[in-house]
Formats: sequence, structure tokens, C-alpha cells
Amino acid sequence: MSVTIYDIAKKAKVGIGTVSRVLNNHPNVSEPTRKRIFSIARKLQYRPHPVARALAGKGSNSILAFIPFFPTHFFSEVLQGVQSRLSDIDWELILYGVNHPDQLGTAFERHVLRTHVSGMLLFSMKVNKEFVKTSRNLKTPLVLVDAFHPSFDSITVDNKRGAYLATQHLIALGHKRIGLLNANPQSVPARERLDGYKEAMRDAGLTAHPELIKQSRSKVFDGFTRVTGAELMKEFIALKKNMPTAIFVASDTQALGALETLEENQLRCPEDIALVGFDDIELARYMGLTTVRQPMFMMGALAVEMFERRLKNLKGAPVHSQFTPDLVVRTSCGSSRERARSLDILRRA
Amino acid sequence: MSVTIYDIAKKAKVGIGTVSRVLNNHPNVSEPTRKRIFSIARKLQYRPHPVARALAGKGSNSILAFIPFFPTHFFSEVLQGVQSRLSDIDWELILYGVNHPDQLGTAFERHVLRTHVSGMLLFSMKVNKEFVKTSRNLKTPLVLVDAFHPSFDSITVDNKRGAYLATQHLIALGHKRIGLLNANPQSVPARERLDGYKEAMRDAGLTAHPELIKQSRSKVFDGFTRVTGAELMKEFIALKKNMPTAIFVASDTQALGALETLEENQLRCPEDIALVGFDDIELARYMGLTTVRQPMFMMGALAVEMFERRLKNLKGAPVHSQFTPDLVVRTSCGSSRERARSLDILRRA
DNA sequence: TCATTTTGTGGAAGCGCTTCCAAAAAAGCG
DNA sequence: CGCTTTTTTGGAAGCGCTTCCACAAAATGA
Repeated sequence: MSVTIYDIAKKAKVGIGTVSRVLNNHPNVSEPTRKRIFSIARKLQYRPHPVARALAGKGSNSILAFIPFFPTHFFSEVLQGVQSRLSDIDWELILYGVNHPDQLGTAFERHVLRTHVSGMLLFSMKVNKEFVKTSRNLKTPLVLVDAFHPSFDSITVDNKRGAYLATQHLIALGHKRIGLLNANPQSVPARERLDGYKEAMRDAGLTAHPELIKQSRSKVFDGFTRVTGAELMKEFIALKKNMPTAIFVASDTQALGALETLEENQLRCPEDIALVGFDDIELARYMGLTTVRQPMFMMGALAVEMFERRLKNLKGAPVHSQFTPDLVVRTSCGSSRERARSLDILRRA
Repeated sequence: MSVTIYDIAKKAKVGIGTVSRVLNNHPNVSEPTRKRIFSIARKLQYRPHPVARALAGKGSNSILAFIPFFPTHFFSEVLQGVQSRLSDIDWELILYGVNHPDQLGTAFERHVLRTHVSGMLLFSMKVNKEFVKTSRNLKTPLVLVDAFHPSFDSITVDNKRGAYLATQHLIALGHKRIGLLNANPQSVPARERLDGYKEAMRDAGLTAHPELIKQSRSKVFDGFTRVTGAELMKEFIALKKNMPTAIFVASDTQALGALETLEENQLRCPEDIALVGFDDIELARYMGLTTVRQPMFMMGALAVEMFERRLKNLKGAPVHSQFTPDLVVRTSCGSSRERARSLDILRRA
């Protein structure tokens, strides 16, 4: 039915070994034969059979992506980056959505240990001890995206820097009492964002009064949820006269929750309280939320490139690549001049 | 390294054929041997090697999903449904994001024709002639989701009904001059939504004045974009005194665009114009947009189930399954008191 | 009892490929 | 020119599995 190397070999009057060598660009094939075989292969429309190839020992041209399966804009966009790069090199993407890191084990066993995946991408999840151990002495490269572990290649965003930028923006607008509405500081990103906030305050000679820092203790998505945003905002409001005039919220999702609470209390943003978020989720734009943006598409594409590099060089220290996020100024902080500008951009888009 | 049927055979002192037969539940194996082999397999933690299995002629336990790659909530959610069902039966999902239906050809050749995918899901795309021809005489089942073609199994949403519900809702609220802001009527869903709108109007004894129907002519995503929403809304506004008091918008995305135009023109929703959308994208909720919701997760899960059924019964007429969407009432039609408040956040001048 | 079915079993062939090893051809050298 | 070294080539082995065919064992029948 379909064309195999035997067909080519027969037609070219050579052995299958030679054909295989030509097709894989191995050395030691004379120029004439090489040309002839190539041309015959093209004429016959030969397509290597990936399954056979995989079985015979070569890798498999497929990479497995573990993504946490709650529908976020973040992933669609990162995946686009991944897919786009993958298509270029003719690889395929196997998607494995996980609701909890513990499910990693299953996926792992199913796909990786059964040979047929030759690369893995892991998104936004903490890798647990066991996972680290299993993966480390595996030849299958693993790239962490929006996650970090010293033993693996990884791509992250400079959370501290982003938080710094956000806070600085509020300071530049003249705010003195600036609060931090954080997620669970047990998680790395939350901690880093805390650091950035503190540093920006310090650099500006402002004090980050403890009452201005509200952090979640939730385990659910490490507190990066609307609910925590809404709750912590209530605590801020309870400060009454001591309420901050501006708050840096550790994620847009939380900012949304905070916004709801404000509304319930007849408080307006930015008049009563200015907000900056983090992530630039799709909603942020519509809500006019000033926020910190991560270059998602690029992160996805880079992940694949890092993987390719690793494939060529299995040993070698893990590479860690860090993106610097940008501040996206919209209306939630109230500078009217900037507001007009951002609307213009919107309109053009 | 890893356990093979040979290991099992040796340990059980039987031939590999017997092992294979047991593992695949073939008949004609005596009960004792069957038990023994099962138990040994378990003890050895045997896992069949999917690549070898695929090469030897069995299918491949992987299904390919073609999705249009613009980051929509719709797909995250449908894919969750797909993945969830797929995990149950231990299959894997290969994701292929396409930006244009023409790219289908490439994907097709890469995955399907090269044997190793044994099922396909196609989302929200028009299937072109060529694709139909190629796939039809293929043994690989194909299920269309949110798309339709008489030759294949498919799952759709009753667009007409949804549009009917939306329009009816506006009618029930007392509106008489109800507009339709549609996408490109060349696309099937747009046409169906048009039909639903017309029928609801007719049934209520109202006339769908031609000037109340604005349709996009855009080819970009068949006009289901913010831009067309914004533009067509301008045309409505240009009607001045004849402006409708309520509009059914063919998609939430377009409704968002329409909302922007309203805002630019100092018009308020729902006071000046009530809106109903379609799709229930994530934003709809935050915007308080009343809309028509599609049961996305279920559609995904059902897609896989249809596929399984087809696998067992290759021939047999294509099955078409239609979901009825629900109306989700929020504030954009003014039926709720809390209305506008949520929109106020946006508009905070 | 032996002949005939029926049931159970072993293992070769083959899926399409890569990779070896040995052998043939070409090139180099004195 | 013969001999050695290097380059090229053919094709067997093997990846782990399914399937088929032939044969062995057990069951059935007369």
C-alpha cells in the first residue's frame, strides 16, 4: 500500500541500508547514489513511517505537554507558541490535561515510560519529589514552563521584576499608601511578587506597613483565585480610614474578585482605590485593568527551542531562561492621559 | 530493559502467541493458563508497548484533534471534555492547531496517512471538498464537532433554537424593535441564527424590518469578530430615531465589539439598547452579558463517545447529534436589578 | 477401542525502520 | 603492479507486538 524503503531500494537497485543512510543523512554514501535515491524517493512520494521508526529505536517526533486543565487564556496562547514551533520541525504535540499534579504519574507511565514520547513540557505546576526522581534519570528531555526546578531546563517570568514595575507605577502616580493583595506566599511566584513589591517600596523610601500586606492562605491554586481576591479586599476595606489608596494585586484573577468586592461596597476603581494586576488575562483588557503582561506565545516557542537544543546535547547543566514582563497601562490606575492612549490602542486593534 | 511478552512467556513457560492471546482477550485459551499469565503479567508490571502494537497492525490509541487556533474559551472547555473521556479509555490526544482550514491537508498527511492516528476530531471548521474525499474512503473515523457534513458523524448545537430563545427573551421583555447583528450569513451558524431570529419575530407577530438586520460580509472567521460587532453597531446607531431598542448579536465576541461602540457613543446598555449574545464565552459573565450557552464540556465528551461507537461499527449511516443551548440571563437586557452596576465598572468615566 | 472433532498452544512471519557487520569497490602507496 | 587502507554498499538482525498456520491435547462419538 504505502511506499517503503524497500520500494525505493528495489527501484534504485541498492540495498535498504543505503536508502536508510541517505534518508537520514548519514555520511559515507557516494554523491551519485545519494542523489539518485533522493530523486526516486521524491518521485515515489515516500514518507517515512513514524511508528516503525520509533520502534526501531529512534525517538518519536512527539512531545508531551502537561497542562493544568483549567481553561485559561494563558495556556491557549502558550500552546500556540509551542505548536507553531513544533510544526516547523514536523513534530507532534500530545496534550495531557491534568487537574492535579498527582495525575502526572499516570500520564508519565502511559506515555513516557512506554517509549513513544521523546520530550516533555510541563506547565505551571509544582513538580513533586517523585516526579523529579523519575524524570531525572530518563533520557527524555523535560522543559518546565512557568515553573522551576534546578534539575531541569526551565522558562520563567521575572515575577519580582514584574511586581516591582507594577508597584513603581503606582508610586509614580503619587500613591503613598500602597497595598499588596497577594496569593499564598508558600508558592514561589507569590513570594517573588511580594519581594518585588517590597523592594519597590523600599527604593522609593516608602514603608510597606504590615497591615498593607494581605496574603492568602488558600491551597486552591495557591490562592490565585477570584475568591481570595474578593476576601482579601474585604480586609482592606475593613481598614476604613487606613485603607490604601492603591493596591498591587498578585494576579488578574484575584483583581477581578477584588473589583467585585469594591463594587459591592460602592467603592470605585480607580477613584477610591487604584489597582494593578498581574498576568494580562483576556479579561484584563476588557476590564481596563492595568497589569503586568507575560510574553506567552514566545514562552511557548522558546520552550520548544530549548527542548531541541537539549535533544542535541543531553548532558550539560540545565538552562534557565527568564523573561521580563511588561507593564500594560490601562485605566484601573486612573491616569487619564494614559487612559486615552490605551483606548486608542484598543480601537485600532 | 522493559518487560515484554517474551519475559512473560518464558516465566509462564508458554509461547508468546498464548501470551498475546490472553492479553487481548482472544478466545480459545484455557482458564488456568489465562489466569496464570494474567497474574504473571501483573507481577511483572507488564505494560504493552503501544508503538510496537501499532506497527504490528493494531490501531494506535491516539486521536487527533484539529482545532482552529485562536485562543477561545470554547476550545479549552471542549477539549477538557474530550480529554476526560479519553483518559477513561486510556487513549491519547494529539493536538493540531490550525489557523486556516487549508492547513488540514498537511496535518492529515503527517498523522493520519502515516498510520499512527486512529481517529480524528474536527472542530468548528468547514470541511472542504478535498478533505471530505480523502477522509471518506479512510478507515479512520472522523467526528465533527460544532461543524456539519452529511458524510460524517457530527455534533452541533441547535443554532436556530438558540437564536429563537434569545430573541424570544427580548420579546418577552417587551421589546418591539429588535435588531439582529449577525456574522457572515455565508456561514452556516450565522444563517441558522438568522433563521431563529426571524422565526421568533414571526411567531410574535413582529416584523423583522430589513433595516433591523445587519450582517457582516467579512471572511475573517466568518465575521464572528469584535471588529464586525463594533462596525455593525455603528450602522445601527446611524439609524438614529429608528434604532432598535434591543439587539440579538450572533456571538459574544461581536457583542463585545458592539458594547465598545455603544460606550464610544455614550449609549448605555441596557437602558438605551438591550443586548443578547451567543456562546457564553468567559467574558460574557464578567460583562453581565445575557447570552446563549453551549454545553461545551459535554460536547467534547460526547465526541469521544461517538468516536468509540463508530470504531466498533465502521459502516452504518453517519450519526448526527444536536444539543439544545440554554439561555443565560444576566444584566445586559435589563431584566435584573443589579444590572448596569457591573457594567459601571467598565465605564467608570 | 479408534477415528473425528474441537480446543489449546508454540512459534515463525511480518509490520517499516535503524544499525550493525562483513564484504565489495575504490583509492592510496611504494 | 600488488598490497594495504579507506570508502561505499548489501542485507541480516532486531525493536515488541499481532496473526496465522501447524500441530498437540483433549473431548466427542460410534
